[in-house]
This record gives sequence, structure tokens and C-alpha cells, in this order.
Amino acid sequence: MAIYLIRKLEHFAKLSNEERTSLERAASLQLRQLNPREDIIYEGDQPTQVHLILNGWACRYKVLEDGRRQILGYLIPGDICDMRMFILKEMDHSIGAVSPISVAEIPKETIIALTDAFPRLSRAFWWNSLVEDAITREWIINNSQRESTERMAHLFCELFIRLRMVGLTNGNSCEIPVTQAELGETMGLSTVHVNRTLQELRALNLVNLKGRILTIPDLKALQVVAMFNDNYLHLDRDGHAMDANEG
Amino acid sequence: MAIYLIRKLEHFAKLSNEERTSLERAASLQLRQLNPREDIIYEGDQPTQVHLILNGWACRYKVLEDGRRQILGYLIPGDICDMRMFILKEMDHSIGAVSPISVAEIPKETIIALTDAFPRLSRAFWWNSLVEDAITREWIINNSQRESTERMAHLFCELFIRLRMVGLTNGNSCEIPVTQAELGETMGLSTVHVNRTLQELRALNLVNLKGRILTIPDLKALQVVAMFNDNYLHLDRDGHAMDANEG
DNA sequence: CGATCGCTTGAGCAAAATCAAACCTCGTGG
DNA sequence: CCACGAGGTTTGATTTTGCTCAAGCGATCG
Repeated sequence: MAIYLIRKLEHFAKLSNEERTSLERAASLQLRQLNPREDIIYEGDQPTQVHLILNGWACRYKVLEDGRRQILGYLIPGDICDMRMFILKEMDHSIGAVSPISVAEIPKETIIALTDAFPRLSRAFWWNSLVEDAITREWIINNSQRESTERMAHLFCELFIRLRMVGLTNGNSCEIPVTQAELGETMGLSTVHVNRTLQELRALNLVNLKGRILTIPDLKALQVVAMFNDNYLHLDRDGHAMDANEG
Repeated sequence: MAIYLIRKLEHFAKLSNEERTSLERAASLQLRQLNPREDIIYEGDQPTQVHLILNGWACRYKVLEDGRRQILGYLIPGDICDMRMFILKEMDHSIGAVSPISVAEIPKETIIALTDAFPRLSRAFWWNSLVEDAITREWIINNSQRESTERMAHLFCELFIRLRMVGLTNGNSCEIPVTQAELGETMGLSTVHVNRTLQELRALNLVNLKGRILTIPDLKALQVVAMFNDNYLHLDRDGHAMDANEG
């Protein structure tokens, strides 16, 4: 069930059969199911293994002393929670389930063995980390410079494209298992304002979010409103020169 | 002149003499001087080498279509601009000088050789990247959840501590070669509001910024206002078990 | 069938943006 | 040595955006 991870990594370079089966094996050793709001790992914990999201959504988040919560990123199927975090003494943020999820727990030794054995995989993980960093930077821009409609439009563009990368869209729809309150904690907006912004985008026929299903009638139009430039997602097969020949 | 980089990495693990001299050598091959507002590397460029800041400040930034600019991070002496970016086809953001700076240009081959030869260095670079990522996440929180006084207080706490790590503070003062307009582009505030927030912090005797010199009379007090928790900077010598024995 | 969770609406308020102008400082050239 | 100009800082007045508070509505689930 590492299919989403494999799909994602193959946006960097085509993998060999051996690499794919090694990933599948690593992702099938130890599984864990969590319900919404259960945490995969807490701020302060010593990270010892790596978690791969197989199904459902999780998020990175941090809570301020006064209770305000900020969501720092979404983890969708195929995403790895804490790659190489084991270098650090403790987690500086928490990771929790947003929807019901299943995750694979992968010992750090397995990760090290995989990357030692397969340089292409190692580079693909690298690429993946760099894209994640770029997404994090983009969120700074989003929450600092864009006003609420642009901001929400941008977030939806990004999520839709990320989901499409791993085959989790259906035409111009996808599932966004996130409450309006959580959207607020993502974009630094109040729940009330999220609701009104959502209505505004709906009135403009740019976005329709109904019962967890997001529909984007015209992605190009939404991108214009959001001033969305997908360069930071590095979708252009940066590592294609490393492609494996096998099917 | 890799002294600042060495000081910083030694917050992770003590380096051997050989590691230090290898870093010194790598950082002395090719130097470059830039004036404020000159760019080290542009969004869209193909990254081919790595840049180490020897002196002065630079910043990562990105400009929106409509001209709004967001600063995504500051690079101070000892910081490496684009470690491993060469995996990507093109830069997704620009890096520009904030003050007059000198940078060392290091070919990616040298970086690869260094990390292959010295596992401790490799891990230290890892640690450094992870801390950088954590700083980026913290900026999301800062610009999304904190109001202007808290936000500015938090930024100053972070910068002061980062400068102290590399020995660039002087008692409770340090140099912050950044205009108020740039502070605005950092925190997502207008220049006018930056100015008023600065006055507010000064009136509370928490911060004094005069002619590029920042003075923090009582860092603890400022941290309280900022709800600043330094855990994300991972100052606790995570890699001390790898310390070299040599002086 | 009530309780809970999430969504929606309205009214008033607060934080920060915008606009416009003045002021200050420092380096440069007459 | 002074005048000028550019870049940076400061101030006041007004407007905008988004927040808070408060309440009602509508599913869904034991």
C-alpha cells in the first residue's frame, strides 16, 4: 500500500521494480490506525521511526501557550511525516490525524538501508523534502501577503494539485476532510471569516465545498485569483535523467 | 573564514581539526562580494553551487505578481543558502543581499566530497537543514497567529539567539541591518505599522532599535511577551554523542 | 430524542492598511 | 562648507479587513 508514495516519487524519477517492491515491503511491516484528533507524534517526543501516511489526512501543528493552534502543513497519502527527524533530540511540533488514517511505521534503520541501497530513492526522498520545504515557505507568503479570498483560493489550488499527483482527484473534485475551523487554523483566519470567504468564492463560482467534497469548476480561473504559480511544487520531473528503464 | 559556520555546526557536535580545516578550505576557494539588493541567485535559476554567507546578511524572498514582496528567511554569517538545492531544476525563490555581504561559492562536488568523507559533518549539515525548516514553520505561526507586538518580539528573540550562536552579539545588543520596510515584508505588516509597533515595544522598554543596533534590555521579558519557546532552534547539542575528541 | 459538532448569520469592534505629508540623516557634488 | 537629493523614519487621518460575541440552524449518532 505504498502506492501513493510511489506515485509521488515518480514525479521525480521513474523507479525500478526492485525499488518499488522494497518500498512496498517497508510500508507493510507495522501498521497503525488513528481517529481524527489522535496524535501520531507529539511535540517533545523523541522521534525514533518514520511514519508514512497510507490513507487519510494528518497535519503538522503547534499550539501556543494561550491555546491558539496553527496548522503547519497537511500530510496526505504518500507523505512521510518525519523523515530524518530522528537526527533531532525531540520533535518541535506535533503531528495529528485530521481524518481517520492508517499509517505505516518504518524503523529508521530501514530508511537508512533503503537510501544506502538505492541512490535514486535517496535522491527522490531528497527531492520530496525540498518540495515540502518549498510548500512551507509558500504558506508564509500565503498567510502573510494574500487576503482571505486569495489565500483560500491558493490553498485549494495547492491541495488539489497535490492530490492529483497521487491520483486522489476525481475530475475537478477531491475530498478535503477538514472542518472550517481547521481551515481557519491553517490560514490564520477566524472560523467565521473562513465561512464568509468560502461563500464569496462559491458566489464567484470558483469553488464549491460541500460535505468534505471540494469542486473546482475552473482551476485556471482559481489560479488567477490566487496568483498561484506552481513552480514551488517542482512538478517538472527534475530527476527524469535518473529514470529506471524497467516498466 | 568559515568560523561562523563552524561555530554554528558545533552547536550540534564538536568537529575534529580535520573537519574544520576542510570546511575552511572549501570556504576559501571562490569569494564574491555583493551590495544590498543585489541577488545571489534568482528564482528560476538552475542552482549549480552552494553559497556560504561569510559576512553580512542576505534573505530568501519571493515577489508576487502584483509586486508585494515576502521575505522568507534571513541568512546570517555561517548560513548556507542553497544546500542540496542542486537536486532541483530551478530555484523557487530568490536570495538577495540585505547588507553588504561576502559569500563563498562552493561547488556541489566539494559538498558531496565533504559529506562522504566526514559522516559527522554530514549529520551536522542535516541538523542545520532541519533547524532551518523548523524556523520556516515557526514563521508561519508568527505571521499567522501573533499580533504585531508579539510578532516583532518573537522575530527579535529569534534573530538575537541565532546571532549569539555564532558570536555576533555584544552583551544585550546586536546588529540588525534591516530597514523597517524590510521588517514589514518579513512579518506581513505595513511599514507604517512596523514603525508604530517598534515604538510600542520601545515604550515598554522591551526593545530598542536605533541605527541598525538592536538592544534587548531583558531577553527573558521579551520572550514572555513573544510567547517565545526556543525548542525549535534545537540548541541542546543534539549530536553531542558524536563529538570529536580533539581540541 | 436530546446532545454534540459543525455551519451560518448579524452586529459591533479592533487591528492593521492606506494615503498623504513631513522630517531626518547622510553622502555627494557644486 | 553648504545645498540637494535619496532613502529611511515618523505622524495624522481615514478606511478596510477581519475578529469577537452571540445566537440560531442542521445534520448525525448513540
